[in-house]
Amino acid sequence: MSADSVTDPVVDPVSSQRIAAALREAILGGEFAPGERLLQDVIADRFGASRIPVREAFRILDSEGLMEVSPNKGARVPALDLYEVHTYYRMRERLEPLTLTESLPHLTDAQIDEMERIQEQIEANDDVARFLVLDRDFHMTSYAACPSEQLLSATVRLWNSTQHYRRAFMLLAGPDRASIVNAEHRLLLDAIRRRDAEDAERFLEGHIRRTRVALQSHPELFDRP
Amino acid sequence: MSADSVTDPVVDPVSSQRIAAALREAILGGEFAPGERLLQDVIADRFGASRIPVREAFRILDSEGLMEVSPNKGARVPALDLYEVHTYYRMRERLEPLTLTESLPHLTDAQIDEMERIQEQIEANDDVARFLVLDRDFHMTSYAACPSEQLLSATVRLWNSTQHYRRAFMLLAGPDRASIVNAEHRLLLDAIRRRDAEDAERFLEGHIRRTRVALQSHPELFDRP
DNA sequence: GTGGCAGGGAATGTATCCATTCGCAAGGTC
DNA sequence: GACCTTGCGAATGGATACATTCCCTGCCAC
Repeated sequence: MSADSVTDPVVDPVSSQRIAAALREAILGGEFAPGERLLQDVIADRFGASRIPVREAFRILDSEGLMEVSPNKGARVPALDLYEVHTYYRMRERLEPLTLTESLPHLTDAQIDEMERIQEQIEANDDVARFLVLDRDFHMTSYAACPSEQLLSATVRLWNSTQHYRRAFMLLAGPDRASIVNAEHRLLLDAIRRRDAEDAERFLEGHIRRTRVALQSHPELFDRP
Repeated sequence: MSADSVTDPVVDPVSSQRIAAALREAILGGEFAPGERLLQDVIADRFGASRIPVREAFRILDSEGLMEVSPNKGARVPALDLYEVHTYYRMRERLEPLTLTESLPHLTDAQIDEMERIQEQIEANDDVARFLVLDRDFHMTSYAACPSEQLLSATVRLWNSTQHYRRAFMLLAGPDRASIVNAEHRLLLDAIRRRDAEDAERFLEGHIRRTRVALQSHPELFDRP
C-alpha cells in the first residue's frame, strides 16, 4: 500500500467502472468533441484492458447521456443541434425546480454555507474552465439532498448532455454575463436560505430560461465543422 | 425466407439487442416482479447465447430504467417504494406536458384519428392487461411526433419505470375508475384536435396528477413481500 | 462522369475460458 | 448465545480468439 493512499482517490477495481469514470471526466472536460467517435480498441489500449470492459463503460456513459452507441456502428459523443439543446434546456426548466424543491427541506445549513463559499469563488474567478466547474458544483450542491435517486440522476443527465455547449457558449460570450449570473445565484441562494421553495423554483427556472434564450442567439455554436 | 415474413417482426441479428427487446417485453408485461434478480447464466441459456450479449442487454435495459445493475452484485428489476413512485409521477407531471407540446404541431390528422380509435377500444374494453397496453398506446401516439429524441426517450423511461405499479394499481382499483380516465382522455383528445397546447398540457398534467393522488391512497402496493 | 458492384481491411459482436468477488453457512472463540 | 472468521460454491468481471458486419475504395458498365 502506498504511503499516501489516504489522499489517493480510491480507484475502482472494476475496470468498466474505472474506465467509465475516466472517460466521463474526459468528455465533461471537453477532451472529446461532440460527434467524435471512440474506438473500442483505442480506449482499451489506453487503459490496458480488453475491449469487454470498454464496451461496458460505453453503455454506462450512454445511460448518463455522455455517449451514444449504435449496433455495429460504434460509439460517439452525441452532437446536438440547436433544437436539441434548446429542448434540453426546456426539460431542465421543468425538471430542476422539482429537484430543488425535493432537495430543499433536506439541505443542511452546512450545505447552504458551502453553496455560499462556491458562489464567492465564482465571483472572484474569471477563468471560463473554472467557472464551469464551480457553477456545476453550485447547482449540484443545491440538489445534493434530493432523496430521489431517479430525479437526481435525471438532473445529472441533463447537465451532462448540455455541458459541452455551456462551455462553448461561455468561451464565446465571455465573462460579460457574469454579473447577471451572480445576481441570479444570489437570489437563488437567498430563497434557499429562507427555505422558500416557491421563490427558489421561480429563480431557478428563470436562470435556466435566460441561459437558453442567450444560447439561442448564438446559432453559430452548432455549425458542424 | 418464411412465407409470412412480411408480418413477422424483424428479429434483430444482434443478440444483445434481441435479448434486450425480449426482456423489455417480459418486464413491461409483468413477467418479472420488482426486486427480482436476473442471473446472466439463466438468461443466456434461455436465449441460447453466451453471457456477453446478456450483459450488454442488461446495460441497455438499465439505461431505459427497466433494470438496475450494480458491480459484482448482479442485475435486478428496480423495486420502488411509495416515495420514489410518487416522485416519478411528479416528474411525469412536469415533463410529459412538454413532450406533448413539442409533439402537437407535428401530429398528423391520421395520428389523431388513431388516438380516437384507441380511445374507443379503451372504452369498449374491460380487461386490465389490455387497458395497460391501450393506455400506453394512446399516450405514446400523442407523443410520437415529438422531434426531440431525448425528450421522447426520457418520457419512455418514466413510463417504463412506473409500469409495474400502474398495473398493480389497476388490478387493485379495478375498472371503477374507467369513467374518469375516459373523460380525461376525451378532454385531452379534444384539445389535441383543436391544436390547443395550453389546454392539452393542463388536461394531461391533471390526468397524471389525479393518478398519482389515487396511487398514494394505496400504500399497500409497496409492501415488500 | 455517374452509378452500381465487388472486395478487402477495419471495427464491432460473440463464444469460451479463466480470474475475482460475493454471500452464505459451518465452525470456532469469548 | 452472540459475534467473528474461514472456506466453499456460485455468480460476476475480464482476456483471448473467432465470427460478422460495415464501410471505403477501386473497378466496371453505361
